Amino acid sequence: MEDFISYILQFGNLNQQQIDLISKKAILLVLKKDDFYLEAGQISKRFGFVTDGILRVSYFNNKSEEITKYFIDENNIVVDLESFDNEIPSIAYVQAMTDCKIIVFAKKDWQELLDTIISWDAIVRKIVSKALLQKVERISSIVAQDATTSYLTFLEKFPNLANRIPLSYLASYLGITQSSLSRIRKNIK
Amino acid sequence: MEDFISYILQFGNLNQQQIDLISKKAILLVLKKDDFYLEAGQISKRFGFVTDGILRVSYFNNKSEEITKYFIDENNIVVDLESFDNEIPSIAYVQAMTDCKIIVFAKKDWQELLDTIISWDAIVRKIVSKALLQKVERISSIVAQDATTSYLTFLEKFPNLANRIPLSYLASYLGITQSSLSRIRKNIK
DNA sequence: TTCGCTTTTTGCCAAATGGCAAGTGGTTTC
DNA sequence: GAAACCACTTGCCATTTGGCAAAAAGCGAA
Repeated sequence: MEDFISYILQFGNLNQQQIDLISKKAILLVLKKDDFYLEAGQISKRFGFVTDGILRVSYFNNKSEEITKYFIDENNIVVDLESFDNEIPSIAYVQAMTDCKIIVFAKKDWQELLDTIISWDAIVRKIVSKALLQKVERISSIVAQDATTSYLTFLEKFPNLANRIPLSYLASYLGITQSSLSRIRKNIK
Repeated sequence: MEDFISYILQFGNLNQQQIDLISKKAILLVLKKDDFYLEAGQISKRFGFVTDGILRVSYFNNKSEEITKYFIDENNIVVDLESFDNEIPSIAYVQAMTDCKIIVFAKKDWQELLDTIISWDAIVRKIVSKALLQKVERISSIVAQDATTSYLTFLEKFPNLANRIPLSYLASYLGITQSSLSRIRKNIK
């Protein structure tokens, strides 16, 4: 929880009373590896902040192939904003790749924070835009680089993860097939 | 300007006085095809909203190749948030692909709107997250699809643009070489 | 340990893409 | 109009990736 508070204080000032209110609304959610945080069809009703672990966001394309859209790591938010803001069903699955600890706020509590804490909107705006900018950067770099380089970049960002998750998750994230990724791995060794 | 006002009213309510203030701060910027809205090294000091035209965001990678990161079309924001928020030099170039009309707010005016209009933070948060989510979606689909499909998708989103901009801009956006894109074009005919 | 299941690797070949350079076509400039 | 320039296309060939299926490896249950 301290990590979370110090994280948000980077984006704006809060007095102790406000921090207490935030802490009071925060719920610690523990997920085990492979648990789902959100499934397609559900409405994303929680705003989450990952303090430990890595999650994966995926969807099924029109060929019924599962595509990994991105990974979410520590000190990042986990929420389907489209679903959360507009209260429409999510298209995405969000699944824990490792055991995770997530600080979550129920939507009504989140709304209360927005209504009560004058600077909360500004803080959230910065947190959200930082998180989304990071996603744009990471996905853009996959488009711009060859698959081998993207794989190496992934290894840097998520050391130890590559060998603990199904190859297919990673391959679709990189935009290649599982067998191609297997060959890339072989060539790197 | 009416387009811009009705756009922002989708994201929150504003009274007439607030709308007048926003209108007063707004400046209409006209760019000709190929003009730069922002160049690398500059600090992004304006928050822009495209009412007409299409722009392109690019950067140079470590091989000094120019990479098109994404295109910005009408009813979307144009601002390097990283640079604007943190007042650091931008890495990106933003260039008009067609003649453009952009409603811009100087940073100090923008800050005044944030300080004066209570709901402005919330509105901006929604506009920004919508814009960034769209970028994530578009770039993700390039990773997930083959180049031909991505090119066809681009043609749908930006009809008439593909033949009016240098092929190299589009090729790097799609993550392929110029000659590959040329061949893809040939095969489609 | 063995069986059964899942995941990963590999072989084979086809298709897509890259790298390079030459050719083509159009436009500008003088 | 000729020359120079620029963007795009094409040819040639190497490399990468895909599609498919079989083999190998990993793993848990009995």
